[in-house]
Amino acid sequence: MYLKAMAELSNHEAVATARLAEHLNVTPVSANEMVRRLSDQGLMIHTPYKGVTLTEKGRTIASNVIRRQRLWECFLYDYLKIEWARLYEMACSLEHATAPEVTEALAVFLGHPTVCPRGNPIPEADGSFTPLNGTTLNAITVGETVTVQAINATATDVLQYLYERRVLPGCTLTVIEAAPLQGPLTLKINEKEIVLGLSLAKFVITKPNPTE
Amino acid sequence: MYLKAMAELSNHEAVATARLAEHLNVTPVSANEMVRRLSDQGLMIHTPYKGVTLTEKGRTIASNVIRRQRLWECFLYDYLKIEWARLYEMACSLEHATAPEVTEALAVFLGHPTVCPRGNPIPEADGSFTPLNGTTLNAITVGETVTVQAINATATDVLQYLYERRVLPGCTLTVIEAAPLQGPLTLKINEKEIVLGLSLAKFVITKPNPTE
DNA sequence: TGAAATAATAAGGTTTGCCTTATAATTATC
DNA sequence: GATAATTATAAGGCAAACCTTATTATTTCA
Ligand SMILES: [Mn+2]
Ligand SMILES: [Mn+2]
Ligand SMILES: [Mn+2]
Ligand SMILES: [Mn+2]
Repeated sequence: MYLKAMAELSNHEAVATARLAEHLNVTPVSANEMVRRLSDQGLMIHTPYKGVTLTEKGRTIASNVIRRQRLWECFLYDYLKIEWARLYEMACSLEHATAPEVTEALAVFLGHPTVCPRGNPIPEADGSFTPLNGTTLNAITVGETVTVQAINATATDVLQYLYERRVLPGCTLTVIEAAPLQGPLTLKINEKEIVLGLSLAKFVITKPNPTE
Repeated sequence: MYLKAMAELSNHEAVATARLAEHLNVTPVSANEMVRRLSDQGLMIHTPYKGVTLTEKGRTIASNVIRRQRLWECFLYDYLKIEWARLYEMACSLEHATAPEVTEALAVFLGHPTVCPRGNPIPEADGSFTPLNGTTLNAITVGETVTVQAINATATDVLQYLYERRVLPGCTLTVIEAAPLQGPLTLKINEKEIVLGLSLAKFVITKPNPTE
């Protein structure tokens, strides 16, 4: 879980232990303890006051965890019709209980999908994968129209909130207004206007609208 | 796990804590401790020196665990082509991580199967199920020909051993000889003769051969 | 540059599910 | 009916992954 959290949080730069604690719903002290244990195992490197980075070994394991996680998300969504917002949490439980044989057989069964239902890439069996190159929605200029590439959130309530507003991978939206003082964005999706706080907008990865 | 073990071991009579310990690969003392905890929770009843029984509540939970377990076995076998002997262990891990929504969606996806690949019945969502009515192979008279209804084993090595000798649900076999002093059985399966120890034969549930 | 905020450590605790070793109670067997 | 085997309980421990409450170190910023 820590390794996965690391991979989920980091875009190659170091992750603050406080962010890890937050993401994993654990106290900062607990996160620190765990970081120490994983560092001792050679899976991450902790530079005090700077943050945590994965080692090669750690990154490989993390990739495999994410692979399992996202393959399950695909299965749960495409075959079991589990509701979109709960895919992450359910796949997250299954992931821990998945043997390598099952992971690979699942990949074959699913036809080697390359993205999960949240739009995030699925690492290859060898751990390699192309990270998303999109821009987070909070960084989009007012007036621009973009397509949602992925939702980077994992918390069910966040996913549920975005789902209800139809902010989903593949949808096209226009940034109508950005309130001052880091205020919320007003977006147009499917001819409807919605308001989205900046912290939520950070979870939305966008790419330039292909029709433009 | 204890509840499932109970359900797997008991044919309605009490189960000795020593059997539980054995089945779960745990010391008798640990099994006793756990039995106490589960009794405190009202899931089982322990009559010292007599054995353990499930309460209604315990039986319902156990049925659900078994349902999840066997549905996963079906999925792993039919769709992921996992090897027969490892189905139990892999489904056993997944089972712990399976939410009720996933269980039911899986049942729908699989078309509500009634038996698992080992031939054991899959309980309904309400916990009800018809236990097997067959005779264990060790109790079959020499000369009789029977059909294997189910394999009641859970340990991978036992399942592997039976698989290699093609003692599988649906197969037909004849008891050629029973060695004296609780010695092994000689069986004829697919025109081949094999020898099977009595303790292994206990795992094989048979029914009268339909062609006779 | 000196507080205030943030991050790290230290110390001690809890829970769960195991373990060993020892003793006591019951049941089975000769 | 005595002895042996089985079963149960008592007592003390361990490891993992959490927790709280302090204390200390570093960084940030007014
Ligand atoms: Mn997980
Ligand atoms: Mn299990
Ligand atoms: Mn400590
Ligand atoms: Mn104790």
